[in-house]
Amino acid sequence: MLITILGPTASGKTTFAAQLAYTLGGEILSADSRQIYRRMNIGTGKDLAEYTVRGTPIPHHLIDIREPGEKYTLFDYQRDFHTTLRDILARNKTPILCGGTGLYIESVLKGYHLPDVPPNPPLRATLEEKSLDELTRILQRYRPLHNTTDTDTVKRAIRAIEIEEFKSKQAPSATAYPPVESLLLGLDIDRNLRREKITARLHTRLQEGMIEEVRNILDTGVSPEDLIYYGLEYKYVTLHVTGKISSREMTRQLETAIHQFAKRQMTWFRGMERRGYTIHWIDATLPAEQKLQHAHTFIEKKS
RNA sequence: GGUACCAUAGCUCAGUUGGUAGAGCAACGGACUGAAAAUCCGUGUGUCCCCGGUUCGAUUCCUGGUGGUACCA
Repeated sequence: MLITILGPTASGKTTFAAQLAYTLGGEILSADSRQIYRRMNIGTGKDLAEYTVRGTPIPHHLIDIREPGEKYTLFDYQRDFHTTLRDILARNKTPILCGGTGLYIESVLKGYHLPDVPPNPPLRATLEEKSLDELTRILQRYRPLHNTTDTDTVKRAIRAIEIEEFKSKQAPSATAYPPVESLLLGLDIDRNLRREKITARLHTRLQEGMIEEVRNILDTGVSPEDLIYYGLEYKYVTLHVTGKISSREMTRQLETAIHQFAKRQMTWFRGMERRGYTIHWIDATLPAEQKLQHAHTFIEKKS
């Protein structure tokens, strides 16, 4: 059975997941939309040393699988997740899904149906100039609106039209992933403590060379716009490195943005509970052994 | 020490020709089916610095204080 470990940023998910994997002989599947990228290490908190527990390396997957700037979609994630899950199960190991990207987690647990639709540049070109209102009207010609974010932005609306256009011409691909059963463990961290940890961690990251990391990525030709799109560290450090904001502003705004991100993550997890998922919350401040003990209790109860 | 200006939400400030007030940011809540660390939506009671005066009524006008800023000594 799949075990899922979730929680907001700075709740200690990775360490906990690695330790749990060690005790269970498990392997980790990351559910982090930014650790997908190579060389984005400090800013994403990708600490690969955490995947060695008492000298034993813990296998981890879906990390460092794309170059910065490359597009990676939810569809890609679902496919990669299932490929990896199959492998782990074939090896008779326990799969542990761990990450803070709620959409990724829920898409695989629920089995979102996403047909494989490639980009359609000519279509995009014809839609590019249109306003969001016009695009919304075009989209409504295909189907009633049911994805609320489809009409949030022009880019998103164009993608939605592209998908509908594709589906209207060819049969949707056969790849439909089934829902995946999982025990959900959440790391529960008090809001004030979470804020303190985020602030302290930000300063550590800056000292550890986060700015250098961003500079290096820019130097390899990744556009500032793409890096800014990745948000948080990559957004604000890029803005600073390209002279848009001072170092002081960078730190201030970035800190706020990370706090807001953690809040949004919690909103997602609460939403999952409302949608019927049971999350077993474990106090993040407990000593490692106690957290593991709780986890094992939940696992035994479930199986 | 003198003069001028300022004192309103956690912060920066607007405003009330006298009828007890509102923006941005923050904070909080929510949404989320193809770049999700993204994107979007919602929520504004606060001794209007303090004491007194004028007034039916003062955060608004006046006296005095306190604190801040600038200039002059």
